[in-house]
Amino acid sequence: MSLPHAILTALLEKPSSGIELTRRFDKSIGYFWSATHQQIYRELGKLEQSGAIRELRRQQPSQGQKKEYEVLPAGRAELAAWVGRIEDPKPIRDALLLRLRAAGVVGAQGLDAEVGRHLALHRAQLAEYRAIEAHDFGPERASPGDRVRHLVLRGGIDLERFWVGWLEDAHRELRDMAGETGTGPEPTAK
Amino acid sequence: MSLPHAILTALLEKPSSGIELTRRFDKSIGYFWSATHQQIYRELGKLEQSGAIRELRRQQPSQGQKKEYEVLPAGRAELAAWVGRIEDPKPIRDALLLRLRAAGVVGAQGLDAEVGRHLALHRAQLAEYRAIEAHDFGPERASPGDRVRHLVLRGGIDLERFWVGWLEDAHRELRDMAGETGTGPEPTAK
DNA sequence: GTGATCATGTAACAAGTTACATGATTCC
DNA sequence: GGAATCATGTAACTTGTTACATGATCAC
Repeated sequence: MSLPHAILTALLEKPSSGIELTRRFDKSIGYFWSATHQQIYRELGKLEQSGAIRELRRQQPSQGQKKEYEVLPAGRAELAAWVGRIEDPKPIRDALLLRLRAAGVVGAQGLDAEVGRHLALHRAQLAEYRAIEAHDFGPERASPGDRVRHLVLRGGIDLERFWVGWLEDAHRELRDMAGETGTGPEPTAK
Repeated sequence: MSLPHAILTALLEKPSSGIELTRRFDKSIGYFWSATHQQIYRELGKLEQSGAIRELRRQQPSQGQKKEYEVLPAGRAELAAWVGRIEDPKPIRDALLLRLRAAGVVGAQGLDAEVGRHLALHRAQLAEYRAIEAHDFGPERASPGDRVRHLVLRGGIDLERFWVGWLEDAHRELRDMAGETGTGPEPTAK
């Protein structure tokens, strides 16, 4: 139940068309909630039908076939209610941790390369976040909205720092093991 | 495409029935890949049909209606191939970070309580992981399999440490802001 | 023997993914 | 005016969730 709220947030920040939302979901909002354009169009339809958003008529009507949407009071109210709603954290679902666990049973063949690849990706993401931080947030006392936005960004940064740290550890360990014992499976008990 | 591999891993660690797998997915494997019993039964059916697992006939046939499964060579081969497969990390999808971002637009009413609640849950999870670590892993030189299992656990620990740290930060910041300026929405630009 | 629970399963739905279709506009 | 692309959308499928159904076994 988070996609509609992600869209409402994005539309409150700036009224947009489906394609513009899609682009913004490739960065910014999408750092924490990704979505494809098909999901977005489907959800825009539902939100419009439920009265949370409406199509915005622009000044120049010759603007191609773009349909811009804006949030209605009902949509804003729903979003505000959702912010404080009691909702348990979803259990983690991470395929790489799972793959490592599988490696403990069937051997780590090929995993160190994958771990290295993921490490590079997370390092790049971390660098991107840090660049945004340096650009958008200074040391001065900021408005509440800015402080919240900075807090969200720090969440992203710390999460990537976790990944980079752990993946470095994993990479080292896997290389060690490959050197010592080969990457074959554990001797089975039976 | 991870659930079947999670099940294969669990079955290699120990042949089990559907209900036993379900229980193990509430801890252990489930720390990184959760699943309900309906998903598990559905997937067991598919895996059996594709020849990756088969029903295991037990010694005492009077064991109620439990059906235990074991992994066949094809299943083990598929799992080993998956471990080293190239597969990009899924973009993060976290509702709490998203809610905080929404709070930057419509106000943080009620969010500090939610953040406090999540903080407690993550602290509990961290404590649970640490207890497992203290119980299962000593300082001595371990077998490759144990080292991999410890690495996975450290991943879980570090991830929870990230959450606890960031949530403490967020909780402090939200309390500050509530004291200073109220929790209402940002003054809108328009 | 009956009520609780255990174990397996079905059905219906919601959310997310992948592939493709269609009309409009822009570039040359 | 034909090709490239932009923007919206459909269709089919997979994965995950919620609610319920069924038979077996256990406790008393």
